[in-house]
Amino acid sequence: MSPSADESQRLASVPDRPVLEGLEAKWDAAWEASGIYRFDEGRPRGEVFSIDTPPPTVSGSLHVGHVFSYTHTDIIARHRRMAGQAVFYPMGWDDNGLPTERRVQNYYGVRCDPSLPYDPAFAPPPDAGRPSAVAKRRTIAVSRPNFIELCEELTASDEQAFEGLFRRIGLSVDWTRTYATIDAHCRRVSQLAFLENLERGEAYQIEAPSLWDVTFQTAVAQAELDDREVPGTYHKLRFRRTEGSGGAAGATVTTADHDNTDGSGGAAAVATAADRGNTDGGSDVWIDTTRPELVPSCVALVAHPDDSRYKPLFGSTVRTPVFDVEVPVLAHPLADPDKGTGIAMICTFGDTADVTWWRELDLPVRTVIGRDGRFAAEPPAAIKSPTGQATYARLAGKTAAAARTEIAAVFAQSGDIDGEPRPITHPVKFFEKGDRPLEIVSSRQWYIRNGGRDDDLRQALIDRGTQMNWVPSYMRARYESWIAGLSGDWLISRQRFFGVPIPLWYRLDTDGSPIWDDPIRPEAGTLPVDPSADCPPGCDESQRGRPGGFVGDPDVMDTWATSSLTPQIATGWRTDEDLYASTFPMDMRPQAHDIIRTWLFSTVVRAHFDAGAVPWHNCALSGWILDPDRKKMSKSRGNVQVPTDLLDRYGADAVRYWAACGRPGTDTAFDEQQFRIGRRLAVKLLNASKFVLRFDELDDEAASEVKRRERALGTGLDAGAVPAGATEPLDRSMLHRLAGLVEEASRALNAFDYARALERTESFFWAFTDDHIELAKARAYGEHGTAAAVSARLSLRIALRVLQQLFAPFMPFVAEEVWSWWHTSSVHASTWPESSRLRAAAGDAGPLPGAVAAAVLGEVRRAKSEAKRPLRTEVERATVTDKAERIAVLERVAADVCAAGRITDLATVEGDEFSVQAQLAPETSP
RNA sequence: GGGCGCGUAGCUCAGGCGGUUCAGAGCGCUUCCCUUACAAGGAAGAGGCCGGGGGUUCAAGUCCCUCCGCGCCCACCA
Repeated sequence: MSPSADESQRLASVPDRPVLEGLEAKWDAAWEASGIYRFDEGRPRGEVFSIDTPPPTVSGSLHVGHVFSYTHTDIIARHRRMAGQAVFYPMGWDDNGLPTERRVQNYYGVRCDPSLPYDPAFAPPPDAGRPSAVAKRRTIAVSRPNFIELCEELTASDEQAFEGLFRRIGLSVDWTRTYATIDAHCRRVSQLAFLENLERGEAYQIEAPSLWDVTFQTAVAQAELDDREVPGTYHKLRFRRTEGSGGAAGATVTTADHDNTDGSGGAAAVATAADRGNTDGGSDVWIDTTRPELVPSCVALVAHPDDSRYKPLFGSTVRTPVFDVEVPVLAHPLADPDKGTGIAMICTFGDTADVTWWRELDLPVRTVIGRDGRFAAEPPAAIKSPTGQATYARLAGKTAAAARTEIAAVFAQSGDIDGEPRPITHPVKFFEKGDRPLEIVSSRQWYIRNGGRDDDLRQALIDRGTQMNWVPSYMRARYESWIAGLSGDWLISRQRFFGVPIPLWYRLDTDGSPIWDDPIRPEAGTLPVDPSADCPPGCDESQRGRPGGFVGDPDVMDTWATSSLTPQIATGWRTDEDLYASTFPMDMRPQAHDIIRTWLFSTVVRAHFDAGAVPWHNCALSGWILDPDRKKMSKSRGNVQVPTDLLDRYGADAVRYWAACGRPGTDTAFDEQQFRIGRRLAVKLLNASKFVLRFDELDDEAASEVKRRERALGTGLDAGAVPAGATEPLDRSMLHRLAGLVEEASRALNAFDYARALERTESFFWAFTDDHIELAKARAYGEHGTAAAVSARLSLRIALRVLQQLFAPFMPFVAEEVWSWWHTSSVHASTWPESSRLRAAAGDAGPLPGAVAAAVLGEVRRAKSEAKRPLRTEVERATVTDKAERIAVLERVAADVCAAGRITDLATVEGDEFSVQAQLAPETSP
């Protein structure tokens, strides 16, 4: 505890007026210089605590939500470090993918045109970064390599700013260990993991209908879907029954491009009695649809197998309105009798239900909407009638929305629509980053298996969830419900530019068509590769795109396909086996609860495949920041708080305090009042520390005795030595309660409940300053003799030391500052306090002496307060009534109570009800 | 439609396994005080049928059921 004589030369003296200003820069620099947050690679796995830090998306700026959740992780990291573990705490930047592309497009006013050649002389436009100027001119088309250069340039400067902010809030990250999801290391890990998935059959490509964003013109994954309630319109459309069809059981269904009969069709009963209402006297079938423009892609109608209204029609055919295509009426349990008219048209493809029906009923494809979201120029081959073809021509080239308006008019004119379209509100699938509804188009894509099509794998992944500790525990339900609802494998290929390329090439046949089934893989050791620029083994650039040559896979992987590997990326998987062995599976994954279905789940999938293990033992979910109106704070809402502004006004420790008050997993309202409270706490720690440590400077017998004892103690808190110093009941009682605090705070932190640890520490601290210090103050000044003063000062110093340590994970700057006044090494490298030593120091003292003394002092203060007299008012006589046991205790701390309360004469009376009668000294006229 | 979470002082929230820190904290509000660490402080005070209703128990914010309100997750949404 006490420095040796020569060390004391270097100790900062206790300032007369300590302030918080300047502490952040001072200590950030000191920590950087000393490298105290560097990971100690030599430590065995059991002594390591490794953290899978979330790489923030580098697409703009950090907001208070980041400060909030990253602080939570840092608190845990700092506690583990003090508890003796080697903390592995890297930082990553998620800079690949669509968010960066969008930011680059807007920032520079450019768009990527992959057909352009690289322009080595290209310079960013001069108006870059000025949105108003950029918006006024046309976007500049740039080549893919130039575009990627712009992405790299912008993310590099963003990342610097991010690191600056994270340092400012005191994250004890090992800044020598950073990665960016687009850097060579991440691309290599990402491609290698993909190739290993491919090798083991966990990755595959297939041509299939998939969710497609028409704005960004890329496939998207189920995990990136948002349901949004949007207005729509029900159109009730007429499908005419085919003559001679369905009138007899077992009618054969034939269409031009479809030769399957569905399983239930043959069982269709005679369609007469039952087909009332909706089938309009046996000749028409009416369906409700919100997407009438998809009628040209209609391939069937479908109703529930048990629906008596439509049973007679199963196996028959109907003709689509205007387009006049014959389609079968089929049965499928997915059809809901209560929706619309109870019978639906199946289009290729209007929604995911269409895909299910299409697949399970083995229906043909009649595509109308292309990758650009517009109707294709040519109608499906099934549309043969001149009217149908002419009508389609009116839709060609239109967006879905425009085509809908157009076709509604056509149906109205032809009399195939019943009544007015009825407006409804219904949920529609959107890409979470998009603002136009998703379409479903068929395309060739890469997938990684995730249990969506495999019940054994699904169960295995759910089981992985039970092998991890969830904080808070109920969050696991979200993980499980997500997996249970998976409807397909994980689509990882994206038709975008700034991402990790799919590391494959395809041979071209003699016609120049790719041979998809047998991709060419890169040689080990050449990763990362860019198939659009690099050549496959044994080939040269002249063969690219030529018949008999090769072509590179044009796609990149989705950003989650790389960020699902953050544990592997950070821990040296396949690159540093020693590091990997000492840090993987990791100990902790902190993250927000809204990305359980994406980041958390996909990480579990990858670790399950490449390690056969969970990626980490603990997942700590943090909540969101809500604005005062309880809305989620997000950039799109325009209600974000800029962290630098808050840091300027309140300081990092105060901001961290606010963050630490948010319970794990709980959304927290942004409350500026909390920053003030945090700041006040930090100031109080400065002042209390100053008060306690200043006794050291007194030139009296007690001071030298305290010094002598501490020198003898060495590290300061050895059991057996301290009790000899802390002799007074009040002091020992305080140490007793302090021991309880240490136990509680340690327990809470070990369970990731930083908020409880802080609350208890803070609560103890205020009681310590309000009551204990006040009670012990006079004695500490030596008013009751040297021995009593030594006890007071020594126990104050013991408590202060522990409190500074308990606060260190939460308020690292002010804790380091006050620690530095009497230590030469960092509080963050000190050893987390142990309650056993404090208990030994407390001896047989229980909580009672402190509690009784504080209760009496409180009553005396109240008497003065109610009499509207200053607290320094003398009490001529105080009479305390209390139970015998407490009276006995009070008598042992009477001197302290009298001094703190300025009580001249303290009398005691035994009684059941606690009360204090205080007779104040008469007011003296000024 | 299924699931999860939450409803405790005006506000923001604590209240691990039911019983003397269970009715709490901070803010806000009221009053007082420049007290030898702290006036960008400090001391004290008022304020709540712990969402409603049942039940289990000697005893229920604390367990069970139910209802009401709010939030979130999931869902094939014609």
